[in-house]
Amino acid sequence: MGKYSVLVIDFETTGLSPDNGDRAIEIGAVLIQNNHISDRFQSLINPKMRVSSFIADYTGITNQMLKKAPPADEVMHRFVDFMADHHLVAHNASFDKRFLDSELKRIRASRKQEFACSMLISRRIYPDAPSHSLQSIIQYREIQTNGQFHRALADAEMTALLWINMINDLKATYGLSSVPFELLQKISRMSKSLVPKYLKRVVEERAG
DNA sequence: TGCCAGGCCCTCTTTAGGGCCTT
Repeated sequence: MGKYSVLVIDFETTGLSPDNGDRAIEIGAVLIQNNHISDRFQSLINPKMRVSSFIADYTGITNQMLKKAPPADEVMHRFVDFMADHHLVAHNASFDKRFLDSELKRIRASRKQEFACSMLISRRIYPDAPSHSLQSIIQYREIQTNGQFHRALADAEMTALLWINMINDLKATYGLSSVPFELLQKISRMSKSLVPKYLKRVVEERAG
């Protein structure tokens, strides 16, 4: 695994909580290598339960579409191979982490690598943005979209472009030559006011 | 029938409450 490979993932689900019985209905993932998108994964997932009209309206994914979709165990086994040991990223990662771990547990698999959250990072490096929802922050940074949101691959792709954009902005603002996953993960756990000082110190330490 | 998430973050804070995010 390269130091700079990151897998951005996104789930569409039947609801907000796997602990309350909610299931994944679509998974999308985009691989970033050397700061560019290099591979993609997408599949609908048959949750073996009906989705509410709210979810059908929100995602555009209907019960009819899901009836023909492959079951979760089949999709998740394929995804485990794709996921390999890449670092993981998601927008509001605590949500996707819960569903990933829940679906992995059902196939007796587990995740070894860590997550970073693009929303927590964007709150720190774009503190003046009016909102840090994925759609808002994409518009705020004027990132090109195809207009599709709330589908797994489209949202994973938008999150990947946001991730690349944040790295490029940090390089431009602080003169950093590289911005590895671990640095962004550390920023995401840091108090907002400490981030600029910390990044300046990183630049100084790298200069030796 | 009745239940209905969870983590982060700010503030009128820590003996708490509520908005933001994700579907």
